[in-house]
Amino acid sequence: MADDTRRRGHTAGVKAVAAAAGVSLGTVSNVLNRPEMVSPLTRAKVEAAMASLGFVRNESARQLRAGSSRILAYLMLDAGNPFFTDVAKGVEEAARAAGLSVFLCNSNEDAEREADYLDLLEQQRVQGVLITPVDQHSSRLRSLPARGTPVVVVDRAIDGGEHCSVAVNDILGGELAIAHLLELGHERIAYVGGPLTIGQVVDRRDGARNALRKAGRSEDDLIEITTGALTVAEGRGAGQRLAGLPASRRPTAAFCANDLLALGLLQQCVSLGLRVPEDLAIVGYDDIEFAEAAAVPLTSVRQPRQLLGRTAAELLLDESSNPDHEHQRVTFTPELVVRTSTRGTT
Amino acid sequence: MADDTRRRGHTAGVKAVAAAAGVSLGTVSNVLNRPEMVSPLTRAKVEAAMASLGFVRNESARQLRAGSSRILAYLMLDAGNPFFTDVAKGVEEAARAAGLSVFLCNSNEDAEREADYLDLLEQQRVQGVLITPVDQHSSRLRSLPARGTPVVVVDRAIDGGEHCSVAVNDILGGELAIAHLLELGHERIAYVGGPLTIGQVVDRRDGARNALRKAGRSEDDLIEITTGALTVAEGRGAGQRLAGLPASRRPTAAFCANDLLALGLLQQCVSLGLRVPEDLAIVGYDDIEFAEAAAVPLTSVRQPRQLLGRTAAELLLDESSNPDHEHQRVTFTPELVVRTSTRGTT
DNA sequence: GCTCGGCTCTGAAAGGTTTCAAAGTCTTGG
DNA sequence: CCAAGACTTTGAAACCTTTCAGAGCCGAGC
Repeated sequence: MADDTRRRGHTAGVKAVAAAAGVSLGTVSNVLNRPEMVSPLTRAKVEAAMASLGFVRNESARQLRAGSSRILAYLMLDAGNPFFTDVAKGVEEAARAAGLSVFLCNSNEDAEREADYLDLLEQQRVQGVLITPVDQHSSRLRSLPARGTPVVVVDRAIDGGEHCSVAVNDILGGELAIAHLLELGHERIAYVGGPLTIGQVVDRRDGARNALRKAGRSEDDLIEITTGALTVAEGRGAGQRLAGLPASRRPTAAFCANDLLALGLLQQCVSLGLRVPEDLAIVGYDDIEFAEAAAVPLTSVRQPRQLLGRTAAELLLDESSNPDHEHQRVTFTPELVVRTSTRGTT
Repeated sequence: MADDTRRRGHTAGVKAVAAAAGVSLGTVSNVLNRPEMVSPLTRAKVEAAMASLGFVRNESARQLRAGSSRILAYLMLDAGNPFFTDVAKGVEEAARAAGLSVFLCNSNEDAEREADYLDLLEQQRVQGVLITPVDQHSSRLRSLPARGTPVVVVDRAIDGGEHCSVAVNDILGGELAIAHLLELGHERIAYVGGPLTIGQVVDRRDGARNALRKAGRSEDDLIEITTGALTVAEGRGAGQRLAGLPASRRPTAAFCANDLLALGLLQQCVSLGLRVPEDLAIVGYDDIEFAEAAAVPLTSVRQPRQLLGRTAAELLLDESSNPDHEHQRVTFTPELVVRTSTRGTT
């Protein structure tokens, strides 16, 4: 009995609606896609039929025939990192303004998952893909655009690819952070970040090295603590390692590749009895909302998060609508926000 | 010239692959879907043709014909809230184990966006929808399952619907929080949360009232501060309001509907010179990772986040694969985690 | 040598929508 | 009263894949 009601496929299609409304298939389709060219009376009849049959357009069929998707995807590096959800907000804002919807995917810093999602999205024939890549050398970053799925790389500048990118100058960001620490008189400075497959981690480190060099010091002076991911948990682990060092060899300042690491580091250090910033000054990166609310408000390098997302989405939209679109590389400038974790309360 | 290369639609289809490999359409399809029933030699030929033509399966066509989607969606209340991204991780874990992919959508506490996404997902004919609803009375929560798209409600228990739900006992959670504050001797207690359209906000408040009643007090003693959303920014706003009150009328404790509010409240109060917990004790809800790392480590009501997501996904999978699936209402129990924001450092 | 089974492969049909050229209807002006 | 033109509506073809009944082929058993 109700067995039939519960199963899929019993949903009415365009054909059933046409029959119920006493019009042809084409007319129903017109009501759906070009309502202005259907007489008000007919339209009302069709709409009534749709409502009473509970018609739901089959998007697969629409897309197959029409050849275009109304969806855009953002493949995030880490959905648990507020930085990326803020970027996603910017993406969504721009997409909505253009009448598109956004699907979010989370690679979770796993290259295999990233590859799986890229394949899936290409098969889905989405309008375009925004991505903050784990693996910026993935062949898919070239093959998707080559086959017709526009790709925009977010928060990363990748040269030569068949795509636009929107980034913040991470090298400069690293320089700002270290310059600030040097100015405060720190001698032994650590860089906490990893894995090195992630572009941001490398660029920020290189920026840090630059700053040391510019200050007349060897870039090898940077004490590198490599983590397995950019998470709070890994930050705690790094804290454990740092706090375990004898005070004479322990760095007096740490620059973290992102705020999650910094927050974890901070938390662990405090709970192990180190004072921040007296025993250890900490600089984070991203300036997420929680950085300011931390146990010791965190000095951090701020990036224009929503703007990043919005700009990326706009480039993507241009690429898929503008026939003579040119690939661009937009770069924003980061800004150092100084708080207690380096400056102290003075 | 290259104009042709850049446009969509030039991707090779099953037909082209069949021609290139010198086999029929059916065989190519078999290689794709039942490789074991194709001879190794033929399979190799077909795979070579696919690789050289850069064949990408058209998922719309597949889905249209096969009638099934390999995708499952989680429509989140707020992607910027780490609580929900943790739930999403649980969802993804379970989905991946079953060979499905997850698309994340963010309603951002906006009922209209929620409705739009539900329509979109239904049109996409996804395998099923997991949702933490803004509007738990949305007609779509009934119509989707009625038409064949399974729905599971996450972090909310909704009665009588045509769907499963997985929730944490929010009433109990509210009771735990207030009982704790009463035990510490607080008299004037505020509840910070809103809007009241969100189920969790109401349940947690009702739990708070229960606790007051059980302690022999009037439930009207609860000072309600209604916010427009469950965000850090709104929490700051609430802090502003609270701190503005004369000390004699100001509550001595605040229970917030979630940790974001609590963190915002905490941050604002501290920066306005109130001491936590001496002047104002604060209890949050969710126990997100940042609660522990806050300026004053936050007492909070912990929920089993990943488990929630995993269980929800499993129920959904059961619903779409098991013919005699029964709708269930799973409820987990929350747990109070006491930290400095109420207990002090003693 | 013939039949039977098992293994591969084939090709037409189907799935729900959009498109588009053509047909139909109505109004207006001569 | 007719022709032209504007506005609506029609229905077959196309989109790309999967499915499935059946054809072809080969070796085994009698």
